[in-house]
Amino acid sequence: MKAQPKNTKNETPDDRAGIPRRATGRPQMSDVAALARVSASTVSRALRRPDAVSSALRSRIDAAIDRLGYVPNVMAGGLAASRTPVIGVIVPSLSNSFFAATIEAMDAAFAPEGYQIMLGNSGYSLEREAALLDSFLSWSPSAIVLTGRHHARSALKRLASSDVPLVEMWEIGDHTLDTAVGFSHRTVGQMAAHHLYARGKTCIAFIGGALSHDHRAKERGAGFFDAVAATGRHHAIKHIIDGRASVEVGGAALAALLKAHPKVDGVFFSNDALMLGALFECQRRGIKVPQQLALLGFGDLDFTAWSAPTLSTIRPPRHEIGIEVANYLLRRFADPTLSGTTIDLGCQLLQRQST
Amino acid sequence: MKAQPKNTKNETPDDRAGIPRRATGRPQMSDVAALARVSASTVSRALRRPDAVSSALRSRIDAAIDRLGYVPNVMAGGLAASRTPVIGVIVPSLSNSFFAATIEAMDAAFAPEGYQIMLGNSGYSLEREAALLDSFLSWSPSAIVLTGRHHARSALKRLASSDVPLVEMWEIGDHTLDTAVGFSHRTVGQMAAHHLYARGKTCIAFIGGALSHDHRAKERGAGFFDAVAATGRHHAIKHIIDGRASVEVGGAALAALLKAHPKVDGVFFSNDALMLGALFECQRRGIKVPQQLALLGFGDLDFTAWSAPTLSTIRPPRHEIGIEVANYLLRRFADPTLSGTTIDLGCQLLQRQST
DNA sequence: TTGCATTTTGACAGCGCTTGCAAAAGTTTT
DNA sequence: AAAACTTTTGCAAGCGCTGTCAAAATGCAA
Repeated sequence: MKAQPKNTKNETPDDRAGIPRRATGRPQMSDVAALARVSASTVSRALRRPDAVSSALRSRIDAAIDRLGYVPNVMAGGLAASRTPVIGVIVPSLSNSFFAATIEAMDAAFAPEGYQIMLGNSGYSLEREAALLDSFLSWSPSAIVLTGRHHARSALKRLASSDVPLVEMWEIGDHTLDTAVGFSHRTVGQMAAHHLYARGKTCIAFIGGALSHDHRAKERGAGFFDAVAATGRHHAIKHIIDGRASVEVGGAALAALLKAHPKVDGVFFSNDALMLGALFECQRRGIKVPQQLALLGFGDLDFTAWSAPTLSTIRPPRHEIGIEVANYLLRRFADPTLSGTTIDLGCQLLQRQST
Repeated sequence: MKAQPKNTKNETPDDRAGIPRRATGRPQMSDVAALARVSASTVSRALRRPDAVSSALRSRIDAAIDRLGYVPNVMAGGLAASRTPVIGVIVPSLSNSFFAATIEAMDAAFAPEGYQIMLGNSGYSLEREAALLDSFLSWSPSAIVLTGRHHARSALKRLASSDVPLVEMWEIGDHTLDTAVGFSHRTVGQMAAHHLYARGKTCIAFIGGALSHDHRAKERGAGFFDAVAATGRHHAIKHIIDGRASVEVGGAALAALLKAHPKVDGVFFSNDALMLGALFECQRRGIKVPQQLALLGFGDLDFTAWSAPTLSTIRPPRHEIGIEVANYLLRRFADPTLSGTTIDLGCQLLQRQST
């Protein structure tokens, strides 16, 4: 295929008004250069660093680009510059709307600057994350964004030997690889326990799902028990389920919890979906929320503010994380000397009717 | 930067056991070739079309690749072959879990074949879709996947002049550009009306959100009224809201609908989130579902099967679409003579307690 | 007006891989 | 054993752009 030799200086007589026709169908930089009567390097320069070109030429070039509908070939540019306008982003799950929101926000911030997000779905597996990372690095991305602060050793090694800016998001802690944008899940758990106590509950529990994979949910649980232990006079019940943290599982988990510990009067869920399942279970059983049982979740999913009763939850900065990551990276691209930092965006407890 | 000239034949004396060290940190094809004592073209061939290389060399090459941890440079390959292992996918929204599920499934099917999904978020805007398409085409993708069958004229033009395989998903109809994988939203609406009548409801309504942007939701509404009209003896109430189809809006919309039409006894929602909001509103008002009011949604979102009462809904093949798109494209990459088709995956009505 | 500093522009050598073509090697057939 | 194929391999020419370097143009002071 494409054996037909491409003539860079397309001389076909019937070019309509200087618009060349080429096998690929797309005009290229040399066409723009010819039309603007400048060299290709000047066109490239006008595109990369507009103020390194005199305004006269710049406008001629812009006109030519416009006229031809020229769009730079990303491959060629990337190969030559050994850097592409790609941001490799790896999240544990796409259908989890937390990350969807972050990605949407990040994309919205990057798109106008010409950066493309390349998404990877690790499915909460560190091995898969490492594999994705490997394949992403072969794109010479401008940056890599990972979720969380736990990664496979092989991933760490690869990262170290490449000098691509790296951001870990959704979780902060010590020993950050480069830059982290997120919040402390441990603190979230502590907030939860304090809140339940403050609302007069005394026998509180934590219901969490898929904690073996979801390190962050586990941390929220740990924070919860930290805070309980810190009171010195209370203890709390831990109820862990294997299944994914879904509405279905939430209802079943609450049923099981109440069976084992009928006196529980407040529950913190690792996730709002679980809480919703539990709310439905309460409705079925006629349990009064929050009088008999207080419900507190994490995520601030859409429904929490509009259910009956409305559900208290802790809102993670899901959009803010995306925006902050993008802005940080944009700053760093502009000034490569910028060093890594940790940005704590915190969380907000939204008290509603369920507590 | 990178002024330092790269020596293709890295002769540094302290290469540890033939593993060259290079500024980029990544071994390249020539290194593999040297280690396997073959030419670069043979390595490339072994990678692209393994059976065009003798098995002896192939295993030597594989060993070398393994040894060096070689990962091909996607840019260089893409530039040379004017084709990259990228599938450009444009969806109207990421946080809409319908598309998230499709993308997840599609990615799972593509990833093992080495194809990378490049995601674009059009935000339900045709202009934005066209712009994304433009930028995607500059990546020389292996295929483009668009959502729906309505596109900007400029997009259509671009598409026509490029010969990239194209799939439209989530909606089928006539005048498909190339290939379509999805189902008929009109049929969904008809199913909904028939079902409500079959359950003995007589005064039914449709509540839809953001119909001006979401052409598919609009079609579902249209199908609903088609079916109502076809009965000849009934009519239905249409209640459209501007806001996005959220839980919040669902409750408010139901309230407004009941105020204007107290006799409504069955509602079809353009979307499950709206239905959930309405369910909560019913709970607040003590409306008995389904006795006084039947609720039917679209989407089969997680919560519908576990709420109290459980919610009837129409399940779109959200995973199946992703899988089918990927499989179709994979077949087509293998056999480029394959022509476009339309694949109707249908929808399934899940009757639960709310109807 | 000339000379020098500064700003603009163009030539050119790659970036790392793919692929058409031809040479080399291996197989069969006379 | 040579001829006639078939299969494997290497050579070399790009793919379309970027970035370095030097030449050309311009500005300004003397």
